[in-house]
Amino acid sequence: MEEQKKRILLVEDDPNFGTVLKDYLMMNDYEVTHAKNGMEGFEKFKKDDFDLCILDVMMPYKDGFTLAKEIREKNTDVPIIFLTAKTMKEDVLRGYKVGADDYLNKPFDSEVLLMKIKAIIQRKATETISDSKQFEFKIGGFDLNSKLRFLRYNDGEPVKLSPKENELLRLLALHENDLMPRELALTKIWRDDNYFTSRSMDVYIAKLRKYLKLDEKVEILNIHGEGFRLVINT
Amino acid sequence: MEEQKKRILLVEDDPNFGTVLKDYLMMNDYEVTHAKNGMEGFEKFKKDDFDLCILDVMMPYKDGFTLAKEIREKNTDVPIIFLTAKTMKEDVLRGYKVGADDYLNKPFDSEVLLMKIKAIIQRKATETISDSKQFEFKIGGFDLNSKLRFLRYNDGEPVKLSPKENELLRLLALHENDLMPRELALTKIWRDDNYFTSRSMDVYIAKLRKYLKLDEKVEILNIHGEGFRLVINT
DNA sequence: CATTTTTGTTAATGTAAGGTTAAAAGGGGA
DNA sequence: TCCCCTTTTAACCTTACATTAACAAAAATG
Repeated sequence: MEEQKKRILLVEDDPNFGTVLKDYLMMNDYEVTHAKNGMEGFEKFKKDDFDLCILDVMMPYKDGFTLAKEIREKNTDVPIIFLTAKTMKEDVLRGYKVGADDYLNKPFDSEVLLMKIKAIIQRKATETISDSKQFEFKIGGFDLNSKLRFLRYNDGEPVKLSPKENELLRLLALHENDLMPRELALTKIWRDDNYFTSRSMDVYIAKLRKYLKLDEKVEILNIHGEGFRLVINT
Repeated sequence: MEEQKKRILLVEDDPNFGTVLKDYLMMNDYEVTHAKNGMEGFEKFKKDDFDLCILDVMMPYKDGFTLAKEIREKNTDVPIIFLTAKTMKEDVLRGYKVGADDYLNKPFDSEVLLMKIKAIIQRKATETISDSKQFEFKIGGFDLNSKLRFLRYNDGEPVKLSPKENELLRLLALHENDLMPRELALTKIWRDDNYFTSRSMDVYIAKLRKYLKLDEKVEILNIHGEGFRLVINT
């Protein structure tokens, strides 16, 4: 079988540098889509599936961080590398907050970039074993459609879920009957782990429990200090 | 419950810098073991479990890369961050070859280091989900699920265990019918060995005995001055 | 056999985590 | 701008846990 080439979205406004980098990556067996600004980058991102995004920070119209935030709203998993001319610490920190996987200061060594790309893509590959495009779940008498964000009980009227409700219930469902660590939800959904995000999560657990009350076989148990467990009693 | 602090192995030969860095990390709620050279670093690594290793590259006797290689032989998973004074690309590449998760050029910004540490440890946390099976024990008529922290007798209602109860029973089960030394439990679970932790452990032994009373074939015996023994009578 | 050390057990205390509801704060359209 | 939906923050209460104290019993010591 032919190995599927990894796809990279490169968003870089400098046409010279962008083209050179694109060619270099293509020479190294990546499939590269080059967008010239943040707007275009987001359009292309929506249209396609990418294995990695490389974003320039300094761009007209829409900077790399803003773009990254939009991308994150669509996709919580795709790895992001920032290219930044500044060495400014604020930038680096801001990048990590948005969920960056790495950053590189321009000018950088292209071999180092390759190495990072390889490392990051490989990492994602090992992480993403089973959570492939799973958006529909059966939870006791409920149907959760995680793509359309609704929850239905016994073919009744679907209830609309907010993004956070949806993500949280989906994570719980992915670990049905098993531990869903607090930390996992906080890093995957809230992208931060502190007192307040933690409390926020508890609020959402309460909301979910309210929805799930319709089926007394379904419950969310707490494992003190560890996380939650979505159990379906038979 | 006290949140389990993440443990960092810091190997850095410069005593000043090393001490400062150690203190800084400890101020940020990490438990830090500081080794002054590669040899010592490896010894300490073998003795304990760490969530992250921070290795200086330039060290006498044994440089960071060599140490990393040895560490990798023992443990393929633990994240490694290199500290390097050189900006040399060769070093960076070599680091990645050994399986580094990141590298930092000295001098570096401490906040950036913190951020990286956080990101890397969290990443590992999400990866490590499904290594089950080593968490389930059969103890006479009981089933202990050490991951979900419950104990069930003959398919009855599961009893929830507290973290310490759970850990202690698990250690006893690992040594079933054999001596489980006091000291082992104290260092592994309480991470400290003094009069009070010792008494605390006795309290937990009493709690476990109460749970295990349901099956009179199962008992926890004391071996005076030595430790305890979980026996299953046939 | 008296005394010290170790262990058994129960109860009290203090702290941290979680449950829940409501109010405040954001944030994107109309 | 205002409104609506979502999310966060705050507040208050309950439960879960670990530690410590206190006293009894058992085992070792000499």
